[in-house]
Amino acid sequence: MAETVPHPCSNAALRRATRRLGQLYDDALAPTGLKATQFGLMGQIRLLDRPSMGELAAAMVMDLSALGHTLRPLARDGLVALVVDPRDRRSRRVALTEAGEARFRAAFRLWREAQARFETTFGAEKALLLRTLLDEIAAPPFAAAFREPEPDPAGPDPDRRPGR
Amino acid sequence: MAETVPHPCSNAALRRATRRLGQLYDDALAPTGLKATQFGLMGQIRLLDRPSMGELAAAMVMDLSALGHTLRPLARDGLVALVVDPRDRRSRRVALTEAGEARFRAAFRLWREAQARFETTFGAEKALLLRTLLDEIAAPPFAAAFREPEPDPAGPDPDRRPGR
DNA sequence: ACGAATTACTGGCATATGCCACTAATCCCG
DNA sequence: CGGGATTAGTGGCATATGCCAGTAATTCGT
Repeated sequence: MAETVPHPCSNAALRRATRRLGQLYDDALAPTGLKATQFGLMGQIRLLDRPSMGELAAAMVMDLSALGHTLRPLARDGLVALVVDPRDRRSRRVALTEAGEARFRAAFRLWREAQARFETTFGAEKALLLRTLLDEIAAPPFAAAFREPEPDPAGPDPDRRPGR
Repeated sequence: MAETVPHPCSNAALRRATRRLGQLYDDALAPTGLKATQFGLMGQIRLLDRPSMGELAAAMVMDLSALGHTLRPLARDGLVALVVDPRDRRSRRVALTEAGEARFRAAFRLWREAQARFETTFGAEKALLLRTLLDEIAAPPFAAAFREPEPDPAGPDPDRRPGR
């Protein structure tokens, strides 16, 4: 059987590892009825404390409309609430409901076990290193640098497309 | 504005970096009409030389049915062909069509630039290191070890769930 | 050779994610 | 203050991915 082979494409390698790890974390969280993606999203919501959708999307490095779609099942199930910000009625602030908090706490215990299993299986050092590398890729400066092949000494193009 | 912050969850960190990098590679390949995911899949098909869907799914670390779904747009557009294996008529072998080969070659040039940009922007050393770490996660032994918390000296459970 | 077990997919349903067009609210300038 | 520009989301459409329930083909044990 053809086995997984080193991949020359960083993007493909990243996606493949994501599929694998998603599988493992999904399995771990399955008893809670939350997907690993949903757990991660809820964690970010808590972390930011009632962020607007735009703020949340930026932190998740996710398209705003994609965020809206992803929130829908959680809102439908009463785990998150979207409330119009009275100071700017275009904006909706996102927060976990009480049910969402409870669900998150339950999932958190299982997540903690899975995360610990990851650290010991993969190695704490490598796990830390990996997260450092991933965070650097996700951070805005990396994308900016990627899109700006060379810091043109004649001055940067003022019509540069801004990061999402 | 809330910026991206280090993430305690390896899975969430991985997904977030995947979204970012996917965006960058998608932009790079956009002129070819291929998504980075499709390019990666086509590359794997070429690499394995007419694999069965099962072999391809294993190499991609992807669910078999997910692979089937993902192949559909490519098949619809005449870039890949699925042919029944005469030696086992349950099995379909996957291959690029001539149009698929041509499209792949065109995309390859743009991919190569993007990949080079990634290496210089991120650093060749770190890029290599990252791919090493990702490949280890994607490889079957890691998942097996993750699911087997401790090598029970009393002998492993013979009813263990096999890797996908 | 026959039927049970296994294998390789397919189809349906659900979530994850992105792009684009559109709407509503707000901001800013003359 | 009024209207154009900008901002924040929504909705529709398309791909990416996974689970589960079939279906068809093959294998295997007796």
